[in-house]
Amino acid sequence: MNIYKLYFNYLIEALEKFKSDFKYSFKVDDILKKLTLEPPKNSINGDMSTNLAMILSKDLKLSPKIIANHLKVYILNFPDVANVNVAGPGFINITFKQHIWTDFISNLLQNIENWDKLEIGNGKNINIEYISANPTGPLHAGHARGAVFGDALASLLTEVGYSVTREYYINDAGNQIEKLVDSSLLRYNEQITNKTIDIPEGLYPGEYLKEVGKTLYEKYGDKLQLDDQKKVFEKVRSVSIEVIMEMIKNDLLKLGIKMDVFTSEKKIISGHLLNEIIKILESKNLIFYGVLDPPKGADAKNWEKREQLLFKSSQYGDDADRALKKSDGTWTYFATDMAYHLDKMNRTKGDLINVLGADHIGYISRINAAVSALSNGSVEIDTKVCALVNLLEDGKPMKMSKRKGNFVTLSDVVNAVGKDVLRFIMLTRRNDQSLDFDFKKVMEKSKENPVFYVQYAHARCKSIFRSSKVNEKELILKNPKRLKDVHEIELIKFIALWPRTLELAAKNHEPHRICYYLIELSSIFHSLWNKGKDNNIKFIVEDDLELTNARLSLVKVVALTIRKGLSILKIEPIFEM
RNA sequence: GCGCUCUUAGCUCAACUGGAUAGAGUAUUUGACUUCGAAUCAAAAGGUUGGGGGUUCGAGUCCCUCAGAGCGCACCA
Repeated sequence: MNIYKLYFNYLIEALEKFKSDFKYSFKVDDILKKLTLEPPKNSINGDMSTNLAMILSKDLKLSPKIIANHLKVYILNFPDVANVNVAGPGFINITFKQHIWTDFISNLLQNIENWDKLEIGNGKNINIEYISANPTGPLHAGHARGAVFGDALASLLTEVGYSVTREYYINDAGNQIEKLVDSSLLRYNEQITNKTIDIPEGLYPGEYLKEVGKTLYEKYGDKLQLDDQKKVFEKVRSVSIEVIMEMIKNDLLKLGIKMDVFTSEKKIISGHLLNEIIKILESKNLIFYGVLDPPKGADAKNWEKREQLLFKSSQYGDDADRALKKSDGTWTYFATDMAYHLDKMNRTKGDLINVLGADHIGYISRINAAVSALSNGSVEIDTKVCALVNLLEDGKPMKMSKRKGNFVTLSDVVNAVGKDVLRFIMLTRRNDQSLDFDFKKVMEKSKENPVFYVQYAHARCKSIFRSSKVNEKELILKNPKRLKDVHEIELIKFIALWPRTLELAAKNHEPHRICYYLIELSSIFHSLWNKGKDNNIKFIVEDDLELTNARLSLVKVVALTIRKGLSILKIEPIFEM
């Protein structure tokens, strides 16, 4: 039962009645687009507030206050409304009779499984591509953010009724793979000769490739390089990728992540989809041979004038047209990526989400252009950019050298702080804001560490049940009206905001909202707990079983909501600290 | 040089996508343990939302402009 949704519907009914009573001609749908019903920032303004009068003002050519006073009459007739007043520039503020909140808790407890169920997705397919790290080595710490963000978003969208595909694009083609093969071969030769080989500049020096060398040796003995060059390359390539992807999958598993689909770039290139996109683009007259402008500024030195096959992405808001073929006649990365997006669209038959690192920001508009062009604008693509993570050790930046290969790996971080802490912290910032990850702080057991703070609130809930010797699961609320204290009502009102939070998070693809909600819920709960000291609103009142029962029910709802929020983020609740 | 993104309290960040007096944490000052766990809570103080202009009933949010930071800039991936 979602109180906000319920009263939003009442509001729509009232609007239609108002329209017909006064014979107005405004379009209800246009008004609905702008209509809000939300808790006012300041609780002095009541329980809910709507902007209805203000958005009608233009169509009706009347001042918002006059309209509000007319609407007030309708709203006063809504069930359980105690008071309606018009305030500020024309807000209509509604205050409910108190029993609406206690009834709400009572209903919630009778419908624990479904009270916050939202059907936003309605089973619609959505494909979310995230991580997609190059298969040239295990994941490093920097990958954690995109990985957790994408995974939490996938989980969130599943929760609200989408059919979600979690997808990883393997960049197993191109120059970097050649370097990888060269590096792997050196490690293979190490196996044969039993001598350490210096990895030259430009190749991958990481120790992890020793495992690739070993696997090659186990598979082919010392005869591998007797074959012709092409075949050797292919064998080494496939073993390298296989071994490294296995490492990556294990890293992800440690973070609680399991992808549904892995798509290979190489397969895209060798498939028919590239021809397909050319056909589509040709039929729309979006493709031509032309010469691009040289890049302005210092980099223009190496530029040479050349006619290329181009996609008119500038017609779709990109700032330049983009090359589809390289000078050697092979496809550009972008062309392949276009084909890959067509592949995703064909499989998904729904919308797409890409999660990228901040270093790919400049790439977004051309992919958007590609998707619009290929789908005739019928497929929505949302690209979420994850900003940088600064790894700190007690406030000081950690030193990493990519060249030497001694970066902090993702699995190092998970081993140090645990998957749940890492997941939560990665979501305590909006995705587009940079984030400080301080190894010392995230392990701290204090309010400064939000994971701990939320977990502590949950543990406290459980501690109350332990002390009261009441079984949380079997608890049945007897008399909700015993919840009277303003602080209890405040907590209930905040619980009522949970479905709204879920909805906002899901619609805007912003899982961080769940974290912030849980932190605030914990704060309200900790506060209520401490009220037990001076205001005599302890949860357990020994000579009043009915009151204890009511308060324990409230505690149960808090614990349930925290667990629900954490489960969406795929974090385990802690029962005892 | 061009483009994209960002700039909110001393510091780290929110702000229901255009709503009312911009909120938390931290640091500072002060107070609360005979308790169902003080790993917590309460209170004070802290702001021209980077500067300037515009759009409108109303702007941190949209548009323009300037400044600063990050990332990217034919053919790489």
